[in-house]
Amino acid sequence: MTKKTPISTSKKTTPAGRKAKRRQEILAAALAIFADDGFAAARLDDIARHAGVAKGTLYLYFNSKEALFEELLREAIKPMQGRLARIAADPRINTRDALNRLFDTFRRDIAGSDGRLVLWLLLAEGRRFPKLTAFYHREVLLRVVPMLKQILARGLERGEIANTGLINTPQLVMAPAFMAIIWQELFGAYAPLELDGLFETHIDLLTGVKTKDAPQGERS
Amino acid sequence: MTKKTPISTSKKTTPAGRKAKRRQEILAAALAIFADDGFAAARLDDIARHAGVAKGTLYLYFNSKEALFEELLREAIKPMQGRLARIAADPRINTRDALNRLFDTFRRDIAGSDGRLVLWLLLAEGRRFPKLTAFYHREVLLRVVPMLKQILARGLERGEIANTGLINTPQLVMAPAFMAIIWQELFGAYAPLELDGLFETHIDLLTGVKTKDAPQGERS
Amino acid sequence: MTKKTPISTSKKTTPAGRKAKRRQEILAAALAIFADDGFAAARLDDIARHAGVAKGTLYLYFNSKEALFEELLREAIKPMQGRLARIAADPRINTRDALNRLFDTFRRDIAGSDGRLVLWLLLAEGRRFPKLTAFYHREVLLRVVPMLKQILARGLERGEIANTGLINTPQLVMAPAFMAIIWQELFGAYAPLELDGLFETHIDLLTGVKTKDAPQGERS
Amino acid sequence: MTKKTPISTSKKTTPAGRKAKRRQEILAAALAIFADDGFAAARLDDIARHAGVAKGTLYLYFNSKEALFEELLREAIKPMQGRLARIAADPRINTRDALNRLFDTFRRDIAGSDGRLVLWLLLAEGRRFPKLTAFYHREVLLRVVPMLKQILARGLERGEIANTGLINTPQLVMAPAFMAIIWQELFGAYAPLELDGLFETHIDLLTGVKTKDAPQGERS
DNA sequence: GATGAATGAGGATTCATTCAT
DNA sequence: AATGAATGAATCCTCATTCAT
Repeated sequence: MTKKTPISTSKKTTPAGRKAKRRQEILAAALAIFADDGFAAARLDDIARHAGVAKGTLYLYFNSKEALFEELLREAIKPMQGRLARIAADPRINTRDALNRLFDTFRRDIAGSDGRLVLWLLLAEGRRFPKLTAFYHREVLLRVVPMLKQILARGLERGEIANTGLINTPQLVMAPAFMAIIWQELFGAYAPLELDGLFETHIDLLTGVKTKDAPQGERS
Repeated sequence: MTKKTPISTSKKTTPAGRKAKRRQEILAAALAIFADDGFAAARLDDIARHAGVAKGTLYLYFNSKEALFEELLREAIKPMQGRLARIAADPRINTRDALNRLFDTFRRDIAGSDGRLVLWLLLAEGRRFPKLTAFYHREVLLRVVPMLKQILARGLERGEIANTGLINTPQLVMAPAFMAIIWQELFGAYAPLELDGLFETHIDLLTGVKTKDAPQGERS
Repeated sequence: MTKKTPISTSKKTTPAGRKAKRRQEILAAALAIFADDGFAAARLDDIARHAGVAKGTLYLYFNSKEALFEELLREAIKPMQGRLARIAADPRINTRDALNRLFDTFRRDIAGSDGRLVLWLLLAEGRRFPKLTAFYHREVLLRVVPMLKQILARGLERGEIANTGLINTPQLVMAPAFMAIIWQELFGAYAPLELDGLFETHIDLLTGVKTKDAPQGERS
Repeated sequence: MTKKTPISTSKKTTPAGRKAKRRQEILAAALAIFADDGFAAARLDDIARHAGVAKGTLYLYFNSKEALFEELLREAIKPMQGRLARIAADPRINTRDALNRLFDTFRRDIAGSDGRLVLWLLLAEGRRFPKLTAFYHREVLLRVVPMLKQILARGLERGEIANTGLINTPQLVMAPAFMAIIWQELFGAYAPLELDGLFETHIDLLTGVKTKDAPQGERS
């Protein structure tokens, strides 16, 4: 579409389309394997088999294991870029709703999808890929943190935020999300977190809502 | 200091003492290397050199790379066991002080020491060592979570806690600590967190303290 | 020969043929090295070099050193299977000729070829590979022993065998063959056995032939 | 007893006696372990533990693993030297009795004792220890072969031996003994040999005894 | 003499990367 | 473009040998 490949659209998708599709298949396979085994322990053999291609084929699309890993994490944030932007966009929305939408997005697009694996990989392996963390800092944090500050600032103006200190530590807003990812990956098997209640209470705390129903069931 | 060891009984430590000491040296070296490179990429050669012993010596103390890793993480929690217990112990202490002591301990004994690396290793590699996460769940979470609940319950009774929902999600109390570890490891180089303010604001939120000084400096 | 492959389809052997050929090259190299050094002392490095492949290539064909060894010994009996069967087949043949053919086969296909090394390896290393000795017991002994008994039984009927007790200890028929292998391998350098005379005398004893030429040359 | 160790028989054996005893314990342990695992796979650790000494102690008695192995096999023939000599000694004894005594000795002192392991080790490992096989050739074969020839020669004179060719291949006399060792070690678990009948029939063949009881039970 | 902790060379195995087809 | 056989460097682990106590 973007580039006219005039003659024969033929039996098959255009060659360019084929290539793009195969690249996605490889990336998807890589995500699954890397997330399972970690970068160092993952085998290109497994990724190739999982993607349904030969091992040598991987090198037609990526220069090295490391390049595959980095491009994987680099491309994975693309689908999320837009969504986050939209949350902060509407100034009419009240703080509680903005936070609700933020965490709903997190639950749907990250905790409940492949995004979980992407984030997990970044957490677990990022330290060994400084270029990657620099990239995420630049592309994600430098956009999300100001966005959070904007929400918080607006909330403070309207009296919808409990504490002025939050404006200096917007990371506190995201902390439960990070913890949720980690907790579920490490301890989910023994003591799964109940995310709905977690984020609801978190928003209550942030917005200064004082009371709730009495405590009922308990989990360890 | 605690016990006078008058004059020094012999020129050298006892053989048993030697062995125990060497074991600690190996564990310390292993922690440094594993934290730097991750389990899979760490080389026993490096650990041995870092510990000042020959490669074969490692196997006199640990059965395998995996065993070394697991025992490292198992033993690392020992020094923390006692400290946490003492925090919850005193019922006269008010909630704010209890939380302060909790996070002070975290800052001093974890974030500001080797405990940071231990926790980081558990986060980053735990998924591949289910026995280890089971161990931590049993030995740490099953003790810490009830302790948090006790602090929260006492706080609710006295009206020192902002929200009754917290009692069901005590993980929220710890979330900023987890996030702090991750953030510093991954993004500390670009945007270090200021932990004092972070935890102070967090405690304010938990205890429902409404206002603070106006925001001053800002960080990304 | 058996199937006309008209003109030659391609410049090179088929890939499948290549693989099969290489497998044989590796097995041949393995036989040479294992026989020289024994299983434990043989180095895969040497086998690879001897076969003209890289070390890693061995693992494309065999799962481990042990698997290579076992498959080597398993496949080595295949060419011998048929030959032995034919010896006992013809009932018109007299006992002396049957035994002559038996030991001729032994001299040609075992003592005077790679079969010697195979048998030697089985003798020297078999104890550490119970699955292998079980295999040889099943595939070789359970076929050869009955065959010997058949020859002996027929010989007894015709009065061509010296002693009825032989039918219960057919191993006696093969004993000189075992001894020959061992003697040549261990002491052949100092005192080589003369196999022709050995087996001739042995057959004389089995068939009850009483006299022979007077003794001539002697060996230790 | 053999050598007066005059002064202090004391509480302990003399230091020299202690050393000799310990040396024997080490050799016994070495025989057990080497026979089980083969030379290359045997571990000095195991031998030391089995002998009840520390690993370093082995080196106070033997210069190396190889030296231990060679001295083990060198010393093991000592107790057998005399026995064999006595068999051939008495010229009045008839051939059948001489052979009976020979094989009785074999059954008692080799097949049914540690001698079996010694012989087995020589067979299985001898090829890699040329000095050892040269030693056995010199010390054993060069004595036993002439002894056998003497028995055979005397037997032929008296008409007690079936075939004149035997005088040139005295190895035939020993062949069933070699085979018995090998068979029992490799296949004894599946199809044990019955040695009594084996040697009786063998002697019948050698001495030309024609008939025996009809065949009874059979074994594979 | 005896010990057993320490050494480090050696070898089996794995796997990212290359390349002929 | 795609394949997958081949490569060989890298690394865990073993164990004969040494040596300080």
